Amino acid sequence: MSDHRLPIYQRLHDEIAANIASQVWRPGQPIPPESEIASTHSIAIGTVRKAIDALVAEGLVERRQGRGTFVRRPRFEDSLSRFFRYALPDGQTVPASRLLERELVATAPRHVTDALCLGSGETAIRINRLRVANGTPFLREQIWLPHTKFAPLLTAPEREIGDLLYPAYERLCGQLVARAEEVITIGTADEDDARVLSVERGAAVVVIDRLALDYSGTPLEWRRSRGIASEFRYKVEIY
Amino acid sequence: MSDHRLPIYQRLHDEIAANIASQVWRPGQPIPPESEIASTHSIAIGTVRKAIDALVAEGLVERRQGRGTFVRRPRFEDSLSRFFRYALPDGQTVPASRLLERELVATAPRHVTDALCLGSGETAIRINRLRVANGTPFLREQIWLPHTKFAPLLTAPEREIGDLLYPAYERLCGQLVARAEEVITIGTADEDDARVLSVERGAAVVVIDRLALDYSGTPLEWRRSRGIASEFRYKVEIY
DNA sequence: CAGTGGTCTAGACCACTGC
DNA sequence: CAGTGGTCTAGACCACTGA
Repeated sequence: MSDHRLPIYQRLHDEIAANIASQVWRPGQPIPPESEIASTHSIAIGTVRKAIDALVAEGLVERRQGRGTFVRRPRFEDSLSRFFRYALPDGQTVPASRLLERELVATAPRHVTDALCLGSGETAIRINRLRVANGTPFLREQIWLPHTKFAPLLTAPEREIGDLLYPAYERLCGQLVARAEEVITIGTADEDDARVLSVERGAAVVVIDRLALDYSGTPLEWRRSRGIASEFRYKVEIY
Repeated sequence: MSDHRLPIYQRLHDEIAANIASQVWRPGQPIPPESEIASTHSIAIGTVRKAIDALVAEGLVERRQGRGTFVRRPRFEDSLSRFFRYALPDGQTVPASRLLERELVATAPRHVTDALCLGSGETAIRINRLRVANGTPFLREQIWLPHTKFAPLLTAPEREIGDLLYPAYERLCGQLVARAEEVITIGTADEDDARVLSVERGAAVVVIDRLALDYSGTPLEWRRSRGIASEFRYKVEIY
């Protein structure tokens, strides 16, 4: 397992992280108390705290004084729409989603199979989806999933999926998205963009490519979102 | 000073941060050893370490085993051009800068005086600047500074300023940029953009508004940068 | 070599939560 | 009330750095 030339707190950190990654300890549930971990591992409680400190900093667990330490439930479904002004008026308007298409695809495009590490011949699910705020579509999403892990999503009735996909992944397929990488670029509207988003053909659109991964770093989902550039707004803090 | 209902490590953290903010301890210099801080404050070394741990996490100081703990020199001058593909070909090409204009302005626009917290009647320096990579201009920058703090920048010969502004701020004006906030939006090229950046009028441009602050949170610089949208590329990690 | 930060221990007491 | 995490102590020994 973990190289035992590493410090104790590192090894403990990795051990706990592995338990979360493998869903032995599930989101929302408490991990064992610090005192218990210390005694079962025969280490000092200060060492346990250092391991947990790191997990807190990484956002894997959450401390609640007097109650315990709990596995965190990742909550970043709206990180995409957070880029857009539409979604932000005090967060009051919850952006809705409209599923347009769900298809089984025998041979996904090269960039998708690469991103998802699909073997040749492995089938994929493609979902086309529209994000809507205040009745106005502002984001087109194309989502690719490995069929093997997400088969239930093809057949589930639309209302069981709901507005947010990641909770649906967990509920219907047992797949947990832990983190994601996004690349933002700017392109121009094609015919479909123009029609669906109500902009002129050739107008600027923001293109956001996202790769979502589970706790162990295995890619779960690749999606490309296209949104109205004039509504795009992103804030960064630099240190 | 610091509320003494706060934990000791918090108060110590604030005290050290204040020493850095006021430049009592300057970038690149070591802070006192942990053992010394512990004895002069009559607290345990573990408590000192906890305070310093937080400062490390915030990026204010840097530990070097066997040597000491040092005030960090902020290094994010190139965070802007990092958004653009031009600047990235293996980081080999150092993007150059060309100063176009330096002017004293009696009444800066409202959004500038607001951002920089300038009193009415306070003068400001406006700098127009061009970022160039491989001989091609890719970013127009307009920079606003409070005259009181940055007067030397108006008269300094251009070669003393160099390609990077923040080191020049420190060298010539004693002002240290500690962090910045940026808002990225997308607009269209006006006549000047079109001419200088060699794009069509009306083409998409990325607009990056940045407010740079010193350690104590006082605004030092406001700048608006306009770049070619098709060259824009930004990567985010979400947890 | 002396001096620094890095790891670890084995306690203590406090503050908070839920029963 | 018992049980949890939060703060703090006073040591120990190790690993690394530079003179």
